[in-house]
Amino acid sequence: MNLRDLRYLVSLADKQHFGQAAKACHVSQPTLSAQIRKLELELGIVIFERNNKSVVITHAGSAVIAKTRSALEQIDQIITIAGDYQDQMVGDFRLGMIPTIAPYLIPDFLNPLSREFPKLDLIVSESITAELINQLDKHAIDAAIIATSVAETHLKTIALFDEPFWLVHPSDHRFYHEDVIPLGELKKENLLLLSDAHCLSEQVRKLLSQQGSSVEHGFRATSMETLLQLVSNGRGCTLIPALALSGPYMTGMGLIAKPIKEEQAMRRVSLVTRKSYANSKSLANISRLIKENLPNTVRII
Amino acid sequence: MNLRDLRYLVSLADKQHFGQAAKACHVSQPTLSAQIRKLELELGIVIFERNNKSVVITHAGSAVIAKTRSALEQIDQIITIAGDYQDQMVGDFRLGMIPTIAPYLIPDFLNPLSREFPKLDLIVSESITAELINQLDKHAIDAAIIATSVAETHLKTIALFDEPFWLVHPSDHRFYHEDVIPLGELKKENLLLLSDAHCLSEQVRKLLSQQGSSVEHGFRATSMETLLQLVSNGRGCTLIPALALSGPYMTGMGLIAKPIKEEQAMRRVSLVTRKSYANSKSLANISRLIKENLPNTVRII
DNA sequence: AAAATACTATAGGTAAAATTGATTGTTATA
DNA sequence: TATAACAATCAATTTTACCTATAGTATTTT
Repeated sequence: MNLRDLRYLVSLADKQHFGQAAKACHVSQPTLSAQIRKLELELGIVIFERNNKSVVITHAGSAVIAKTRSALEQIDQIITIAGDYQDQMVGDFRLGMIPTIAPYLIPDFLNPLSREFPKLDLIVSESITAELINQLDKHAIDAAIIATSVAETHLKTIALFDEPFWLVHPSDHRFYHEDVIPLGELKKENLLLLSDAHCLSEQVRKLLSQQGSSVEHGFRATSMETLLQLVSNGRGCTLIPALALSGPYMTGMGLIAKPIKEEQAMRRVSLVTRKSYANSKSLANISRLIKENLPNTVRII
Repeated sequence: MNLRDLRYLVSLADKQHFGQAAKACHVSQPTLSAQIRKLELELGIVIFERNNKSVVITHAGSAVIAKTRSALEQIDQIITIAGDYQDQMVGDFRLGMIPTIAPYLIPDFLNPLSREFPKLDLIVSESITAELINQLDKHAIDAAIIATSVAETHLKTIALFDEPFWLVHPSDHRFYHEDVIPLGELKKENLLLLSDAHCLSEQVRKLLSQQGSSVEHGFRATSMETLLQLVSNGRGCTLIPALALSGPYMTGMGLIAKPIKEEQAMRRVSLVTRKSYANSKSLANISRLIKENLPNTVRII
């Protein structure tokens, strides 16, 4: 059976005239004639009782035609539904983010996004990198914003920006009169870190080991809020990514942030998706909007 | 769009594997691959996010697939419905009959018919010939049993039997001692007829005019019952078709029926349908069953 | 590192089917 | 008797679904 033939069938049922039905279907009369005959043969029933004066629907015919109409209605709805999804900036977009980025990045681009694409529902989840990769694999999220490069071959990376690290110290610290801190100076400091689950701690350790220094395995905070609280209490210094400078915990706690002298003291933040992820428009638009709404403390790529 | 492609779609949704889905559809994997791609292109959406490791249904995909399933269900029901009608001896068969045949023929074949074809519902209607032809044209009936030949080119005639006319006279009539009545003898008789609306009256008049005699335009009965009542009351004689001999009004009214000498004193009874009428089996079976259950007063063709 | 494996995608050729324009055959109308 | 209206038939063409073979890619095994 064939959808085309079924449309011929319904058209003929409506027009009760082969020529007119053929015209309505944009085919020649012989075509319609042949296809109707084929369909009748296939169904094993006569649908139209016809001669050169009239075309009348048989009993069997009217039953089959009624069902055909509802079937074609369903078919047309397939096209309608598909049409609803053709606009890629519609529906849910599930975006995962690492905890050291999520709270600082979201306020910047969430409003512009919903203003430009009001029908796109951004569903943000916050997890550590490994979990985000896992969720990508399971198709639980559509994309993730992370700060490490991924090894997975089935994932693709869209670089967003480079985010410099800043030193944070209490106001009564010896760095108080410095404008820029060289990494080497940090050797003598008690550097506080996030727990190892966060990529940030690994990034900072790597940075320092390049300078020949290392970080003692002391207390590890589980959130940036805790970390800054510790600094505020005079337990040491820490390095935070630039976006976190505008966070709520940096104000009113007597904390001072200083840029690092070295250029390479930064991490690359990227949008990661499956290579096979279909909705390329949403990726492009989301990464554009993120870039358009970043503070000038980061270097947009 | 194509039904075949939609079945590929559902199969792939079920198997989540091109090779297996292709096998289930009895096509090669490249075929399925190409048709899915074509379908996605046509619908303007990506239905499956796929790579060489996994096939995952997208959001748009699952919506489209759900609707596709219900559409295919409807399509399959078309075939089921058609199947229900494939047996031609099922459902309604609307048979029209003229009033001078209906009451005498129906009792003979109605029971054999419903015994042999219990699922065929015979719907009998009784009208004069012209009205039956009209109903055939309007597709209000499927066939008619009449006793005249039809001129309509779009109708076809299946001859059933020849029905001789019998003379009916009261018991105190001069014909009482005759076995067979020659038509010529009727000249001297007061011959009572049905109203002109019935073909029977025309047939009798024609028969007599061939003998050089005619029937006075006297009282015309509107039913055979009235006609026989008149004969019983000594108002004259009449000619009735053979089947009516077994009717209820011939007994207990002192009426005597005699065969006519002439061979041609009969009328041909036929089953008439539209040439384009589809259900040839029911026509064949009904005409067979009528013939099989006729009294031996008629000559089966 | 290299080879084997397990996938989907692509390419070229083929067979089947739909389509067309012209024609036939039939009935009704002028 | 000619004309018109209509569906069916025919032969030729175009379209398309299909196949086999192969490419391309990531993963697993050797």
